[in-house]
Amino acid sequence: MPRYWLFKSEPDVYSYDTLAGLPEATDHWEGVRNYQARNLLRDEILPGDQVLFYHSNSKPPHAAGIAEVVRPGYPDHTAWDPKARYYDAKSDPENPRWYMVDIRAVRKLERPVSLAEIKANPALSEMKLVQRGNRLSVFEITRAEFEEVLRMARASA
DNA sequence: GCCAACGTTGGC
DNA sequence: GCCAACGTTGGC
Repeated sequence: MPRYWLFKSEPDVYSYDTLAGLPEATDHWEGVRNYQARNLLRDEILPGDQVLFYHSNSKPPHAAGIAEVVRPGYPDHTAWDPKARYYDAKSDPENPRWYMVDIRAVRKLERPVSLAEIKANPALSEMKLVQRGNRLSVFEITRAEFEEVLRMARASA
């Protein structure tokens, strides 16, 4: 059974279309520098798992598309590149601190589903996305929540 | 631009 | 090990 995850990205930095436009629509999910999210990337998120691709810091913030995990956790080598945005001098290649997975764009939602709509939907009241103070960029959602957002995308706003 | 939430850092 | 200061996230 696949599990379901939400990945956040700022579309100005990296959007769903960025991923979808790459060869094989596949890329590594680099730059996560939070231990809770790291643990998920390293240990829990597996090939075949489904990803809801969410655009944060956009107007309005919204779910944009679906992706699939195609490679399980492996060391995030950008942590060792002094020129990289997310360089971490304390991450040792002998004992990697940060991890990433590879994901592939599956399809764009029929329309963006905004955070406001998600908040207004009682079926999604337990979703981590809408819980207070959640700042994680990677977290699990339920299959029902995933399917509900897809259903909303098929319905008119 | 503001600010609440929260993770990390570092002095003690 | 505590906790104040600080930096970041991200909605509004």
